[in-house]
Amino acid sequence: MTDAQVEEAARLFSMLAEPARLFLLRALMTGPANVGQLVERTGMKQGNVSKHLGILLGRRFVARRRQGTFVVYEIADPALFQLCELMCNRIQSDALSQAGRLVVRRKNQAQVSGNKT
Amino acid sequence: MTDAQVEEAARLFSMLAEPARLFLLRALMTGPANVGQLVERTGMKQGNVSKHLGILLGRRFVARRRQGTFVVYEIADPALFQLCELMCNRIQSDALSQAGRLVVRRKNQAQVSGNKT
DNA sequence: ACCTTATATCGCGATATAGTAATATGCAAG
DNA sequence: CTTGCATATTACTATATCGCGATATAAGGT
Repeated sequence: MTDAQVEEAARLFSMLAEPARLFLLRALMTGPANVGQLVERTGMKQGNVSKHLGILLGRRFVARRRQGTFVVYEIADPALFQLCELMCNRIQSDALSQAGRLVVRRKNQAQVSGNKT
Repeated sequence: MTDAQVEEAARLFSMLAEPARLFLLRALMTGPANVGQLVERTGMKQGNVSKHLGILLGRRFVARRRQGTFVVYEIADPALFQLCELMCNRIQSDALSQAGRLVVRRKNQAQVSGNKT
């Protein structure tokens, strides 16, 4: 793993570091869609949608094809599903352990200070 | 997958979207290390190393423990290995297909224009 | 050719975050 | 307790990029 490759990895991760792009990708998870549909589904402005799709396209995370007057985008990199799944799992388990910690804290408080809420 | 969770995912990805932090994580892949060692290995300034370690710590990507006057960090989230592996694979295959494309381009040029460098 | 719809791009103000130098804090030895 | 080393934090400048409004390009129909 060279330094240059690490920097490239950072650039790839930064593609996913933006809520707007993740919303678009989420909207594409169920299948291809054109720009207008993505504008609808995400509530983002059209210019914004186009811009972010262009960024994703530049890194080949999505692919593009024309269909008459529409332009249809779709997910082009299967790794995206795995990446998102990993992060989602992490968020889930974070939420769980956070919940657990809260419970523990309550128990401790109960036993130490007699639950004086 | 709620919108809030998507935003959280973006925040997590943004932790990995920074070369400096990936360099630190790479240096930690082989095992725990203290700040001074990480400064040596990465060539980054001490303040910067501390700052980024603090950020990674905040998201529980790394863990910290004191050892006398030193502070030892280590990777705390196994998902990191999988995430990095996925991105590395992608970079590899990108490099390969890019190389392939260059070869094809040369062939085409050779056959079309008689290889005029 | 012109108009309409769909998509892409441009310029801008606002915001976020990196890196640096300087300084503060924590801990152990004498 | 003070000194010295290891680490953390702060204040600051510089850079990147987001979202927006406006505008440009592309394609089809009349």
